[in-house]
Amino acid sequence: MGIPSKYSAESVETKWYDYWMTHNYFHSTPDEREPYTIVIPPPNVTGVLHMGHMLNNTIQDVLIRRARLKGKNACWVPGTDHASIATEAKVVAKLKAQGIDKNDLSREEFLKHAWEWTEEYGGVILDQLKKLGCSCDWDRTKFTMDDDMSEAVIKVFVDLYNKGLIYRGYRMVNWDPEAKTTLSDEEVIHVEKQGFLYYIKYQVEGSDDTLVIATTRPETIFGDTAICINPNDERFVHLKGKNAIVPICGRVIPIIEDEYVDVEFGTGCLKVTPAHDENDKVLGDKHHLEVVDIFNEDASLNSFGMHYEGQDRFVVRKAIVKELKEANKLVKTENYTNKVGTSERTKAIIEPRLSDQWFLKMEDLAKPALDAVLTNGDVKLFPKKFENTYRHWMENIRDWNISRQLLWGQQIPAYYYGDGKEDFVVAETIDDAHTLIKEKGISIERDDIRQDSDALDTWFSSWLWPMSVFDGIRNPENEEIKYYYPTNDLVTGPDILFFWVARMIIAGYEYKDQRPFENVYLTGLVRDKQRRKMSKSLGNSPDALKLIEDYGADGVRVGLLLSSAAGNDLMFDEDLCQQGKQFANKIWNAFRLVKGWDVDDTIVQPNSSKIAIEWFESKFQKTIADIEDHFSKYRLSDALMATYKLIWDDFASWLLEIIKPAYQQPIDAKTLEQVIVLFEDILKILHPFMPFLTEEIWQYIEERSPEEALIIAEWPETKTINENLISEFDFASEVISGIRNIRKQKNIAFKDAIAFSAVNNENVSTSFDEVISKLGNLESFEYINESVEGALTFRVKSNEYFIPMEGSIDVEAEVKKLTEELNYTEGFLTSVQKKLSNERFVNNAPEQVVASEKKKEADALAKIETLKSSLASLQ
RNA sequence: UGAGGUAUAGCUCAGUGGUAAGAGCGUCACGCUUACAUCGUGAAAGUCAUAGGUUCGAAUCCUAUUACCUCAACCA
Repeated sequence: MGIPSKYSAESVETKWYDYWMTHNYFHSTPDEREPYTIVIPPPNVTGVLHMGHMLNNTIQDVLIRRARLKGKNACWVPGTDHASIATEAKVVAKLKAQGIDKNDLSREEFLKHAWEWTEEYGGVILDQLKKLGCSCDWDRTKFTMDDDMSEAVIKVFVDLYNKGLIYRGYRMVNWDPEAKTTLSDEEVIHVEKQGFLYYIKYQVEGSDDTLVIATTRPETIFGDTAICINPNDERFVHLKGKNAIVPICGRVIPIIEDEYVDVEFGTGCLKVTPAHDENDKVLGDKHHLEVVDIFNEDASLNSFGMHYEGQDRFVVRKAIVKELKEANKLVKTENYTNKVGTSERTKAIIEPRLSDQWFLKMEDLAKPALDAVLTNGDVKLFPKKFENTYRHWMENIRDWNISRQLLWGQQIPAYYYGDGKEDFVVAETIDDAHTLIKEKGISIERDDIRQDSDALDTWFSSWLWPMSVFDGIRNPENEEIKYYYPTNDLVTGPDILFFWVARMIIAGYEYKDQRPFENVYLTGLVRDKQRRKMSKSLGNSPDALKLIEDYGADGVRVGLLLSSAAGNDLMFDEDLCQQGKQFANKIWNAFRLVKGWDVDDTIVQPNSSKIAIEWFESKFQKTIADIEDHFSKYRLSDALMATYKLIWDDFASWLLEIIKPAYQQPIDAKTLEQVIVLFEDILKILHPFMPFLTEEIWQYIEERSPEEALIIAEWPETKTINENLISEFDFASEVISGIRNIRKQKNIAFKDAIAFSAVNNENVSTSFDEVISKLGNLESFEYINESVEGALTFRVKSNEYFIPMEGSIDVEAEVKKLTEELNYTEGFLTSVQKKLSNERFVNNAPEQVVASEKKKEADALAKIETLKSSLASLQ
């Protein structure tokens, strides 16, 4: 036969992806069918595919392909995110390597570089998704900085401002001195750092007394504007109302009292630095303290740092410790571990900093989004456990700092006409702004209007994603948004539940008064075998494309899905991809077998084939129902495993073995025809998981027109399930296992046919007798009424089976085996009877439970009787 | 520190108060019975984290403990 025995994925995958693209199967336009829509979580435009993406997008592709096969109008919108901080950081680094300093460039020049970068690398990750088989509607590819997308963002900003929800505030924010921008709380990662707690002596003004404070940040003493003690702390009564002198800079600061200070911690004296610590800021506001900001924007010291001006904060820390020590102001140093905020993107240590920022009021906006998930179930989270986390966040939501001191992103549409902080208007364009300013009675030239230099947080564009990709913000009544929105499923990681998912829900209710999606499938994090999170810095993430090369996209998809229950972290192990690859090979060879058969029209279909096919049809239907159930709960691993077992065990190991003609013999036409139909049905249900392999076999089975491609085939129709047939087969398969077991134990080669007889105490159906004969390689199979002496035996329930053997049977071994079985069954019986003799059980347990226990009792009794009679005949 | 989660076979995980606990992988034994050795057949493997409790009955519900995970906040 001309088909190779090993399935080779590489050429097949390219071929079919091209074919699908050529025939435009991925493209969707609104029509009369029911839509099924997913918007991709847009990966960073400059990113490369990592394991998280692979998992995520495989799941989405499975859902989309399944919907497509089920006759829905499936639309998967792909795209990328401009990822302001991440991208800007990369562009800055690249410029730096070329000897260009970002600060020497104008906004326009910098943006030109950023766009070049985007155009150069922007397509990479999308091309990688294609390799994975993702059936996105590539004609719809969006980028969060596309003109229309940006317009939507600006429109929303202006709208929210006009609704009074956006305001400007002087707040303590997380400052990233590396990127020179603010970060949202969510972008700050607290990392445990080994540091020191320095005990520093302050002189009390007008006396020889000193007080000692403990700090991890001695360099901030230049910003001290008070010392705080707990009013109840009896040790420091003598300090009340006095002033202290800050070492080195000699500034006189008040000693204030506040119960905020923990008597137990450190020395009980706290230095208050309102400009550089959130809690100190609160304290400072309460006690009307001066605010002294000692840092430049790159976290070097400014003129308040005196002789340290211009030096970096960590350099200063070392130097100042030395200086304090020399001045005998350093009492002691202790090792101290605390968690320090670092930037998710640049890893720089965050500096709390006071600055003017734009904020969005969240409390009222969050309300409908909270109800949608927790009250009326409009949006469902899978797994459900994330609802608690969601509630916690939404109920304690803080205003969202939406401004970033970056260039790459949508520029905030606030236009200034004067130097005052409030001298601005908010408008979609500078011309609108000009008009508004004039309406205020202020005359100014258009060119003298100055736009706010900050850009918007990236998430401020992606929170509109499910609407803006269909132009739903700019044109709320357009046909597409009406057809595709709300979308159906969203698949993403739990790490961006708040960054993104919650905010999309908020935006959805605010702008469409509708949920953005019905179901949110939260995948687990991909970890390595040592349970470490896969990350670039650890270098433990396998190369995605290399994996596809080694195992095929289908193999990798299977590998990822096999162990990824929703919400559980996924311990990634390449062996799983190997399993996927082996599965592909198994199916390939099943196909080779079927394809290799010659047909003989004159042969009548054997009964064994007829009944086996009927059985498989029922088994198939039952499995489909199971799969359906798994999908409804987003249990994709289980759905795939059910499919896997159906194909490997039921189809390949049982059905094909039953219908397989003898070596080099032809098969009857009817069986072949039926089995091909079944094979095709199997390909359909497997297609979402393994799109390439299935399309390849589908097209190999016969010549198909583009309209007949598997990707758009019809899902197998639902038929009634014959449960009887399934249980009869199960019984027969136990009999076959029994035969195999005996063959194994007694070293009887399969090719030697054996005689076989049965005492049918259970009165089981004989439908599968021919199947048993074939798979057991029986030369005869008869029913008898009494035990056969001198035969090997085994039992299924109370049925007894005999394989007469020439020569001696090891009676002792048989007796031992039977006794063991008897002991076990009697033990089992005792436990069942104990239950049944308990009146409280019989009275309280549901009827079915009692009935099933009674059945167990009867079965056990029957089996015991069989065993006893066998033993008797042996002795 | 707080909130949430998890603990079942060597590994990854199912398990809906009622089966003397299941799957896949791995392990071990045997086998090339010509679709597939990327395979087949068979087997072994469990104190359901620990201690209590509720119940006729608990892997499942409750309480406490321990360990780990995630998120949030951190006392300078």
